[in-house]
Amino acid sequence: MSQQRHGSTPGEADGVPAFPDLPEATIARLPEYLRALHHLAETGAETVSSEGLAAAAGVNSAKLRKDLSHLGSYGTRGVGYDVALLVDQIEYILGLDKNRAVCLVGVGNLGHALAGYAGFASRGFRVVALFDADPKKVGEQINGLIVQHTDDLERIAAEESIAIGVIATPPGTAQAVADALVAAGVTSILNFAPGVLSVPSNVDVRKVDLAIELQILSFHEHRKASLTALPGGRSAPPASGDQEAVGS
Amino acid sequence: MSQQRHGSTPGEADGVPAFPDLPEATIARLPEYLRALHHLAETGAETVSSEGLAAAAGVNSAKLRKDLSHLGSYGTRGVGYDVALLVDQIEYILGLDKNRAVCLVGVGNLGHALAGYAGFASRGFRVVALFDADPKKVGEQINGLIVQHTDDLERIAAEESIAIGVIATPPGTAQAVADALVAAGVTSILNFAPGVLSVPSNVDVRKVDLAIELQILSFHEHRKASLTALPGGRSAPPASGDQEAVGS
DNA sequence: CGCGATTTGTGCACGCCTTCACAAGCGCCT
DNA sequence: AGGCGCTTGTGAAGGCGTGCACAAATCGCG
Repeated sequence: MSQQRHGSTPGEADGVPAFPDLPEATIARLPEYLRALHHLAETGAETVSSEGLAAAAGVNSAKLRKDLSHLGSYGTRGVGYDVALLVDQIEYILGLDKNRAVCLVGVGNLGHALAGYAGFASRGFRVVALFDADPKKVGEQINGLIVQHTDDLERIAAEESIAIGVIATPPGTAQAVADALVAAGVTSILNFAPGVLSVPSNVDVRKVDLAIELQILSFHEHRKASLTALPGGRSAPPASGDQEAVGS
Repeated sequence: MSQQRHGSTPGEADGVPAFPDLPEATIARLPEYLRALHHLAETGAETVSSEGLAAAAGVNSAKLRKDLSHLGSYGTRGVGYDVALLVDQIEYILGLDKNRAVCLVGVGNLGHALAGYAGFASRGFRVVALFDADPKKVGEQINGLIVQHTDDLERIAAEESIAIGVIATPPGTAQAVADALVAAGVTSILNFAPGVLSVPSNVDVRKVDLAIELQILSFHEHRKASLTALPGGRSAPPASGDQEAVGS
């Protein structure tokens, strides 16, 4: 089926973008739907039912339908959702059609890995600049990019109109880096350094702390151990295996 | 409420651990509180007010008080919380006093970084085994550990009584690794591979997808760009069409 | 010893999110 | 052409989390 001009979104040619007001919880799940859809598209599927897509994305089908309903009616009753159309739709909503430029600050262990992470390039992001404060690392070439000194961060990030910055520095320097990013016009920051960043209210910050994730798992380990040791604790495994994901 | 034994803490020798039933949202914040408390302890503070700790952890003070109230009354009205006591308390709840053993599967770019991540060791976790399916990587030494083949994962993980496994493999092999981990008795998995893992219901899975975080930020970028272009938008000079010319 | 300043712990209301259940719509088959 | 089965989209209900506002409790000081 060739794509028909179904509604009026990605093109934004009708003058009014009418950007939908999506719940945060929905936004956080859209990327997962998108990944599942790409996978389905590779297998040749043209349409998916909410049940099928929900299973592929690890969520409840009702939740998925409600999420998708927030972006408009892009499904066909009795049939399901057009995979290609939905991919376009979600990519447009997420702004992934812009192939956004990202810069990465801190080329240590983690930063090095992030610079080479294939998942970025394949999902709509281009890492266009690397920075580090260590003179020994400046000049090093990683994945085709040359590491530059953080002193030049503000100038270069502004020149390249970078909107998203990734911080992978030690905790001590994270705030200074964030300040420089903000000064350069960056309005979204992904922070891997432990600690709280203080930024203007128009800047979005998302934090990923690897140790925190482990600590949450540790809690559940502790809880499980306590329950099995307790008399009244439910220790018997329930019926059958179902994904047990803990919300982020 | 009527809980007033301040002295008895982690030891809990009176037979009934009485594991509190904490809300998930609270659990997810405890590690952040813990980090802030450690930082405060280093500066020599003996007590903290809920206001102070909340600021250090980046949350609302009322939320912090409610969170802490779930673990019991460990504050003193008019004074604040005893830093050392609270640290012990949270570490006990999170099960960090056990110094848990963790194994890491997949020593690619990201896995390499995780193996050397200092934040793990410093926060109650020991990486005790590394695995990879690539024969060229087996035998390599990273951070004092020798990479072993994933064929031996199940045996070794069971021998070492590993309870937490970290998956940093390509998406295609993640499910197989998860199955092996589960077979070895692992009951908590931290998954960095994109995709949904299917595991028994007694196994906890937490997922970290770096690209998803970027996509969420991308959405907010898209939204901000749309708002500035709209009539009701905020004060922003850039009126160029669809490209991002962010000028601050 | 009493009083005021300070800070915790919590009852309550509100809003968001999830889940259920079902009507509406669509395509296919007879 | 009509009916039947399937799937979406959504109204409503319930649960969870957040934040306010205040009573209870503790300390220090006159």
